Amino acid sequence: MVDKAQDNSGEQSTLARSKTTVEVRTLADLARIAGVSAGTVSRALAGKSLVNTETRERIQKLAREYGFRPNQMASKLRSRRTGVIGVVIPLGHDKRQHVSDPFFLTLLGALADELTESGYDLMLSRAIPDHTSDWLERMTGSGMVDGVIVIGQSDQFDTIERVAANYRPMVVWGQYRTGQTHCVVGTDNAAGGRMAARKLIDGGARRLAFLGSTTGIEIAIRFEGARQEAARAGIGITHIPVHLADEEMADEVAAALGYGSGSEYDGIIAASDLIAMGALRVLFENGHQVPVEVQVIGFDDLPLSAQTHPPLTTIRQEIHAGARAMVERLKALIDNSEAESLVMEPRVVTRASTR
Amino acid sequence: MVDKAQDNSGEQSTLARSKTTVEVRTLADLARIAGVSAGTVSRALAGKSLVNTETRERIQKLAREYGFRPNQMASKLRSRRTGVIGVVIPLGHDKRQHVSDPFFLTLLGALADELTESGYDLMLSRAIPDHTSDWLERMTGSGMVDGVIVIGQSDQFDTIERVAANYRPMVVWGQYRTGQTHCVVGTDNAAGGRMAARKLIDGGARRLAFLGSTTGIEIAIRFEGARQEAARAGIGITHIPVHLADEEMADEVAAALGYGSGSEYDGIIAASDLIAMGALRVLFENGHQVPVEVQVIGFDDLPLSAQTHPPLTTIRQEIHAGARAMVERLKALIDNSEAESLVMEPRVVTRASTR
DNA sequence: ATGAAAGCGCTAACAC
DNA sequence: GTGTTAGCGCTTTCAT
Repeated sequence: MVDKAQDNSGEQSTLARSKTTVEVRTLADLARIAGVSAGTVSRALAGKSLVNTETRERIQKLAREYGFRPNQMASKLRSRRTGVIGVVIPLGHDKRQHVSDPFFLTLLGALADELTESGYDLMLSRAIPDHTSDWLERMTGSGMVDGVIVIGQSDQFDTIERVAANYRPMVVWGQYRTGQTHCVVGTDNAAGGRMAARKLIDGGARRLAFLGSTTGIEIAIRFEGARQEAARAGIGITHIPVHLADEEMADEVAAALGYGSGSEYDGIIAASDLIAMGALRVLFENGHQVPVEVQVIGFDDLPLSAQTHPPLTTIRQEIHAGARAMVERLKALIDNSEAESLVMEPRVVTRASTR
Repeated sequence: MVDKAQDNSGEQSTLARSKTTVEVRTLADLARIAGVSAGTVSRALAGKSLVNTETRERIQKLAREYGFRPNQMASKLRSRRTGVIGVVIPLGHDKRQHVSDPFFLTLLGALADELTESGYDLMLSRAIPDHTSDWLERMTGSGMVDGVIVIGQSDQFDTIERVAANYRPMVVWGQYRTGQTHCVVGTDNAAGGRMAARKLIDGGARRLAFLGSTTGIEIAIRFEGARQEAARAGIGITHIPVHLADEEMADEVAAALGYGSGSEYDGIIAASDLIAMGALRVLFENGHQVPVEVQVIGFDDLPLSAQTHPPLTTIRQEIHAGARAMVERLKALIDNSEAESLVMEPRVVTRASTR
């Protein structure tokens, strides 16, 4: 039921027979039907200037009728622009499918919106950096994308720098280091860490714990900021590396916090809101009052963080503004303009998990 | 600093000068350097069978040294397979950027994992169906993907059916309707709705509310299931359409639940865990005890739902199994095999928000 | 304003 | 085994 009335050309009115039975797969096919050349069809469909309005409309109508769409692969190959942005999430440490990290996912959603807005498609690649460390080049060197966005540096700072030396249209979400080559957009993690510690200390906390693995540079810097701020108040911070695997995290947090070994904290700085939520739950299950006995502060300010119990005080990262900034910079780089890195100021969002 | 030593060919040892100064952009370039033909390079790089092991390794080494990667656009055009799966999320109703819906995002993450595993790249497209309703064809007809996965039917069932009539490699997450053309993977939403109502009624609830907009077919069916089950117990359900926009949702829920107008419910069936979390929070803020005064049950069983306070009882959808099933079916369809729809049984996950 | 022709960079017959 | 030859379907000069 597909190949009816195939090879009898030029005879009957094209309008008379069912459009769906004729295979129109190429510009040439349509050109034949329209009685013009492939070049003209190309121009007409692209809405180009120098085509007679009448022919253009006729061709567009025909294309619609036959459900014809130009093959993008051919178009992209010829025109040397793909209209696609690669988004890659390196899963350096912590093999567990990081992709479900709500922060990354939220950022991804925002990026999808911004890119779509700018007429780009988004090609997602979850990369697992291994010894070859060509996870990034696979994207940048593929000829399939006009530019690349990397969500999170993980522990791959050096790889990213190396690639950036030869590949310009790339923007990375993460931590800025003075003198770096690649264009990065992110939060001032040191400041965020400091704010978090300050907030808890101001609320009266004296026995602080920092929850989160510092393998990734961003979190390492958050910890460092918190540590410094606490030191200025003559307070130490215990670093407790917990991982993000959703289900088990709570158990890990429970074990880490040492309930009921007696070694308790009165202030918990979580490396992310997700970890903070785990902590909140463990605290509750162990009968600890938040924020009366223990204060908890998160990092990110995910939409969900207002919904926790108690609502979570956290260090806000501007995800949507960040996504917009990244896309804007990437477009500049694609146009061969310059683009400066952007370090955004975090800000304390006070809710009910701190005093 | 880019065009040094460009046009002096064939003279010096290729090993003597810095590899990075020579532009090796095509198979032909590399072929020249290796002293073979482009065809051989192509075969060698593809690890094809009939190439001398020695030459193959030499060519691969050269490719690595010069950082050469074959242009995918050209490759895909010629070989007529793209290695890319399009994932599209229709935003039919509820324009607010649905992309941040945690359920979709979780499913997306799982799909990314499965597809990567199978060697496919993932092209993400957030589609806003408008009057033209060609949002799907833009993907299926583009020649850019080997197959398409649609996450959620939204209110676009008919459009999907129409496209499915002419485009085979497509799998959709959503609700199954007997006799439909397109291959769908999803949960038995009617059963899920019934289970939810039953659970609350068994716990003693008598004044039920269903929270969620029923514009999308899946949620409409959940509501219908709940309604029927409740009817069998001689109980009615008030339908309260709330939307998913993160921030405002809680307010909307608060208003909807009529606090403190006095018209209170003792059982709340949420169309999704996200809505349930909003309800939990509103309930808490209004001083209502969950589950003693009011029971709440969600739908989805997102990882986060174990972290709420109290931990959320919910109807579990098998997201990861679903993702795997979708990819498996899609691969079958790409291979021109058949693929049957899959309706998965939901299951009550009892935690602490119900009696 | 339109047609003809030359590729974009690669793969796959087909030769040898 | 490897070289040669034709394209994949489109865009874009260059003519006319």
